[in-house]
Amino acid sequence: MTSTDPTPPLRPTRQRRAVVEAMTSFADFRSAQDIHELLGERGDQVGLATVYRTLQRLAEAGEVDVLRTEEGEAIYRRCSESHHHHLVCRSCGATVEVEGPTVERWTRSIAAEHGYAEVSHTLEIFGTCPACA
Amino acid sequence: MTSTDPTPPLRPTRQRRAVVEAMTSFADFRSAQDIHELLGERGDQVGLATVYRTLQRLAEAGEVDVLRTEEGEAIYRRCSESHHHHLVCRSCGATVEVEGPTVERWTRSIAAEHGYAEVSHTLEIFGTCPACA
DNA sequence: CTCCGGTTTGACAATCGTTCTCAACTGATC
DNA sequence: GATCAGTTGAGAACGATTGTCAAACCGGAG
Ligand SMILES: [Zn+2]
Ligand SMILES: [Zn+2]
Ligand SMILES: [Zn+2]
Ligand SMILES: [Zn+2]
Repeated sequence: MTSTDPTPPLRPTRQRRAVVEAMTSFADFRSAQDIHELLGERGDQVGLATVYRTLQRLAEAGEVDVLRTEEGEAIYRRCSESHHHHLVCRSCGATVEVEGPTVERWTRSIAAEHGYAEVSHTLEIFGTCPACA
Repeated sequence: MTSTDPTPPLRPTRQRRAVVEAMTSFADFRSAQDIHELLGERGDQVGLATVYRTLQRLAEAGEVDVLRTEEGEAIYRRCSESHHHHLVCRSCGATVEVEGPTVERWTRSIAAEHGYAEVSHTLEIFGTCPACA
C-alpha cells in the first residue's frame, strides 16, 4: 500500500515567506502573475513557477481563497479560515467576506431534498461598491 | 458614434443546428471538446473552432449554462431560460436545476447591507447523487 | 437563375495561463 | 562537512481557447 504519506514537511523558505507576505499587502483578488510581478517590484525575486506552487499549497491549506475570472484565470486572496463567501466589486475588485446560516441551511436542504450527500457549494456575489457607484 | 450595431443577423446553418441538437442529447455539463467529439460520432462534421464559437453565442443568448471545472475548463449544458442554479453530482455529473427565493433574497440583502448595487451572483452546489452514493 | 456582399467555416497558427522537467541549491540533522 | 529530502527556477511542454484568412455559403436584388 502507498498508505504512509504523512504529509511531507513544509520548509519556511525565503520564497514562501515572500509570497505569504505579499498576500497581506492587498485585499482584492489577484492572479498568480500579478503576484509574481508584485514580488518583483518589492525586490523579492521569486520564480513564477514557485509562485504558482506556493499559491497552490496555500489554497490547499485554506489560507487563501481561489476564484476564477470569467475567462477561467485563477485569482487569489488571503482570507479567514472559516467558511465564507465574497461580495466583490465588479469595477474595482473591493471584496467583503460574508457569511450567514441562511444559505448554508438552504443549500443543505436543497441537496437533501434531492438525495445528494457530501454537499459543498460555491457562492460569490458581484456588484458595484459604494465607492464606484 | 459606433452606435448602430443592431446585433448582426444569425444564420441557422447546418453546423449551428447540429450543435444545438447535440446539446439536447445529454443532461450533464460537457466541455466544448467533448461536444465536438460527440458531433463527430453522430456524423455531424463540425470544426472545433465553430463549436467554440457557437457555444459562446448560445451562452450569451442564455440558451446554455456555462460552468468552470476546478481546472478552469469551461463546460456547457442546455438549460431553462429563467434564473436558477445547479446541484451537480461530483461523481457522475448528474445535474438538477434548483431555484428558490431564499438565496435570491439573502444575496440581495447582504449586498444592500454593504452598499453594493447592480447585484448578481453565482451559486453551485456539489454532492454525491443517490445513484452514486 | 445569376450575381453580389456580408456571414460562416475550418485548417492551422498563435495565445497564454499553468504545469512539468530536472539539474543545481538549501537547510536541517548528525 | 557529509547527507539527503525538500525546493527552486529557467525553460520546455501542455492544453484550452482564440485569431487568421481564404474558400464556401446564403439570401436577396436584379
Ligand atoms: Zn468598487
Ligand atoms: Zn457557504
Ligand atoms: Zn452521480
Ligand atoms: Zn440565484
